[in-house]
Amino acid sequence: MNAGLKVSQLADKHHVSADTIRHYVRIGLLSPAKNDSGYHFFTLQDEKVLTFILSARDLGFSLDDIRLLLDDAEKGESPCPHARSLIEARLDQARQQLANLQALVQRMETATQIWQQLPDCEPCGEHICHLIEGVSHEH
Amino acid sequence: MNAGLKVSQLADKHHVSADTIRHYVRIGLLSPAKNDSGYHFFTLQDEKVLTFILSARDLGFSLDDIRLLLDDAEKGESPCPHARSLIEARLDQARQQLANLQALVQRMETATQIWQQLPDCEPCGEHICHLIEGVSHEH
DNA sequence: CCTTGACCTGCGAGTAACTCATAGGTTTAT
DNA sequence: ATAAACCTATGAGTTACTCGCAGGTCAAGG
Repeated sequence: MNAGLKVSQLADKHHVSADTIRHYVRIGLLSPAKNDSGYHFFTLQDEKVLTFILSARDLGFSLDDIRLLLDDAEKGESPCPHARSLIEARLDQARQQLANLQALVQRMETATQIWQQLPDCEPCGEHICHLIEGVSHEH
Repeated sequence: MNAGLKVSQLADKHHVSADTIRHYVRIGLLSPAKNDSGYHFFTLQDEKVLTFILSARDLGFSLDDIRLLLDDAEKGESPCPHARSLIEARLDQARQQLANLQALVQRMETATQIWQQLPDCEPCGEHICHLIEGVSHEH
């Protein structure tokens, strides 16, 4: 009753681009069968895998992480231990990125505020852009 | 009195890697002269450019942004107008990334909390990893 | 004088997760 | 029959480096 979805149908259904689906096929995260004319068709099982991929992606796992988890499951092992350790590492990483990004936004906001009081500079030998060099925290 | 620094000397002085310096040379942000045997030497002017690059990088400008600003300055135009408009776009971008990242960290923290109460799953046909699918906000 | 080690050069390729473009085959509607 | 709208595989571009390579240079020690 369900011969499977084509790429665009699957993509639409899961709110991702067809290119994203093709990317997952290309790197082997999805391995749909093909019909006689070479078109992929995605079964319910393929769809479950895709749902898993998207869920994991939403939790910050990389595609390589996801591949590892899928390999576990395919070998009949529980992916949970890997999932637990991987998310810990990814969370640390994300927190670090977050701190960096917060600091960056802070620097940018401070700079734009200060720049409102400053005129444009004309080029001289002293500096390239006094706005930028002026707020620098380099040392 | 100052014939110029070599790559590693410049790199050390500015706390970046020699590869970073070489990268900037390769893409044309820095254009140091060379001595007879083909070694680069970086003048005070080159160092000013590097300082500018690093300051701008610290404010979230991309290397392409920086190239644009340097081109302005080289043409004798003030880079300030571009700097002002570019930082606005980059700030918007950074704020968006920040919001995304905050949401991600939130999802990850929630997931790890919930996972503490959950046992590892054994593989079955139903799901690939109930930990991951279980906390999914997909729909 | 020669060698060893520490530098330097340019270049190609790898990173993450797509995205876009290409060339060509298929299907569907007119 | 043909044109629009899909599909295929593949290569390349994105960012800012980082690493590895093959080969040239230079200062110090034996």
